[in-house]
Amino acid sequence: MTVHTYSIGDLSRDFDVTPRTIRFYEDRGLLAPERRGQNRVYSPRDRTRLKLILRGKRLGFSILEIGEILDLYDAPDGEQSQLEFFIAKIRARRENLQRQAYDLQEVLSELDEVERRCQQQLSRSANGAS
Amino acid sequence: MTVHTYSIGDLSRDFDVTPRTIRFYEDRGLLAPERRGQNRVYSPRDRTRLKLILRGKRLGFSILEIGEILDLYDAPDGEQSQLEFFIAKIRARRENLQRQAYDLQEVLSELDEVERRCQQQLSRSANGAS
DNA sequence: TCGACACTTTACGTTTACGTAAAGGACAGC
DNA sequence: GCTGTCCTTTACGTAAACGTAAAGTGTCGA
Repeated sequence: MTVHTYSIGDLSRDFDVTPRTIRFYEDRGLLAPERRGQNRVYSPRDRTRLKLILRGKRLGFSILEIGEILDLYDAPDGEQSQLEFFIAKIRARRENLQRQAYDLQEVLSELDEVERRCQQQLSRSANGAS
Repeated sequence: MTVHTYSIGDLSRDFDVTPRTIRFYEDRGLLAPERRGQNRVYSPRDRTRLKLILRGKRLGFSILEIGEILDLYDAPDGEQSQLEFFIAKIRARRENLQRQAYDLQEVLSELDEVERRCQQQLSRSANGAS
């Protein structure tokens, strides 16, 4: 029952990033694969974390921010005060994301309108042109 | 009927960025204010462009990409082929943004779940603790 | 045993997006 | 006339996120 593991090359291919990038994330504390000899061995959990990291990147977060978000996924079994602080952090992050979602919808609808204007101009020139 | 204008300091305060940042955007061709003497004078349109630039930044786009997006807003009165190319660019950009919106919802719902787990743990410790 | 290939570390290089310091012009109030 | 505030340009500095080159280890197949 060998649990599924991945080499750095596997993940590199799977997610279309360079090994250098993956090692860089490790250097920044976002990943901590085991070692077999001197080679890195990635677990399914490591793989998931990498997926989350890349998602964070697509959303425009810095490595530091992504680290904070990843910390949010590992809910602590801690004390009450710690939990409350943790929840506050989640809420702050959510407000952040919701503003981003709002910005996104703005841009999307504005692009819609621009495209509509282009389409109109196209159909006008298709009709009225010589 | 002096149309509303703004100094670099005005915009700096309004949007909470440094004058240096605003000049940098100009250097990259994203803004082109007029000059009164050697001082920059920003029109309402310039102000709007700056707002769009900062929105693009919040969405994680690079200055170059933001420039492309801004170009999209100024629909050309051009030829048919140019218009079609333009529409294709808009669509590509929209696909990009839609993936980003999807990523965002993923993260948001996952954060929801993490918070729910925290809340449960809080209420358990509030009831069952000594 | 010899490539070939995947992996490793170390370390300097690069691009982006500004920060920051230096040095100065223009005007307002005291 | 001096101080202060706001603006200007030029130019070097910097943090983030890797790229890339150098030099070496480990293992597999022919």
